Amino acid sequence: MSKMQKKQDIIDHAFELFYDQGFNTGVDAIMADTGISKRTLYKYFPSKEVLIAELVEHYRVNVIPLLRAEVERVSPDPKGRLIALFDVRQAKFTEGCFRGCFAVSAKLEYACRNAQIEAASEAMMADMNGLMRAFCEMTGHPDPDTLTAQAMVLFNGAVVAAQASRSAKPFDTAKGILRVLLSFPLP
Amino acid sequence: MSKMQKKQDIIDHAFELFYDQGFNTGVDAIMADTGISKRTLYKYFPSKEVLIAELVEHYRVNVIPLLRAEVERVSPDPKGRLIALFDVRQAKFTEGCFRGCFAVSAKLEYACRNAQIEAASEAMMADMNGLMRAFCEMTGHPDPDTLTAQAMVLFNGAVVAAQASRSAKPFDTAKGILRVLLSFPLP
DNA sequence: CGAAAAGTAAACCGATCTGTTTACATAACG
DNA sequence: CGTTATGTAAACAGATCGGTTTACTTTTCG
Repeated sequence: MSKMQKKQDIIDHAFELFYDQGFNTGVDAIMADTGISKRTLYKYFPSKEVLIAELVEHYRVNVIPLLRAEVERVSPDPKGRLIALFDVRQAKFTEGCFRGCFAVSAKLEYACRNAQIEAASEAMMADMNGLMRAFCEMTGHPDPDTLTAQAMVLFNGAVVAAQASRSAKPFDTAKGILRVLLSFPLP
Repeated sequence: MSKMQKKQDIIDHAFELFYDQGFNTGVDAIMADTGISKRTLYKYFPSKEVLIAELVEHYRVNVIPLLRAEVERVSPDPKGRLIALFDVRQAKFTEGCFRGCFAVSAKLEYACRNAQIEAASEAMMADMNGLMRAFCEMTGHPDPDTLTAQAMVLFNGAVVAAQASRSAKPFDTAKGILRVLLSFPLP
């Protein structure tokens, strides 16, 4: 196994652990899960917080293009991609594969405590905003800026409401609102 | 100082600490902040997690009526109370006095780990839903159930987006959407 | 082959955590 | 006054944490 593969292996296991058990999971769990010693872990990552920052960066670099590709596959019509974005996330949530935005969780956990993690989270959120804006523009809506801000509120609201209520219904609600906004675009 | 006053004193200090420093704050900080010894703390609360569960319960019992009263004060007209609820939360956020829903934070932190805290959080969220529904009914909207679900998504979305972006703008966005929904009530 | 690199397992460090206990001071109250 | 409850301060227990180091084994590769 090459160096890059091993580093990727650590990233994959650590991400899974932090994603569904929270950032207070100990490094011992990562070692055991990945099957490496502590010395190796600290050879690849100088500290746990640097590892987390790299996880957020990895999330940004991988999830955004993956999400875009999946939305384009589900909705060949560009006009429908805004709704399709919600559909894709809702489907992942229903399958139990989606547990909220990793970057948002990291940002809330390390707010005012770790600048590197905060910066990585902000970069991810900026990318997400860009993706949302691209889909909003495709709808032909006359005010894509406003629509983007609205869609971000709806997206975040659906995610957190779904997490808290353990139900995918908030996604249906959010999509219903989006359709209203697309039909009556002038607040 | 009576027993109840002292217990309340602990609750107040612990709540403040957990609210803006997270649930991983140590009990030592609570002792120092309240000005009591560890023995006294553990006389009133058998464990840290029980204390947190009682904090969530205390949040529910106090915040909901307070919120309702404040909204009624701001909006004498029942029809405007749904928007006023967002205004009140936005104002608290702008003043720096609002840092998200304590119950949602607790639920996300102790999901699948502490049933008592989870139950208290769910009770709080149910009360919040009831408050939201009452305000939705006052608007005269023909489908208060749907409106309530929509308002909850918007509220949660505004809160988390505001927290993540350190800006109150998402509240304006959410209120704009609400006004649209109230004007064009049929999706 | 044989040296260098990279790995594991485990001890270890110092700090921190929840929670208990001991020793002592203080206040209430008959 | 003396007893009892209630408090503090601090030591202590046992665990876990992030992180380092040591001793030894495996792999890689000229």
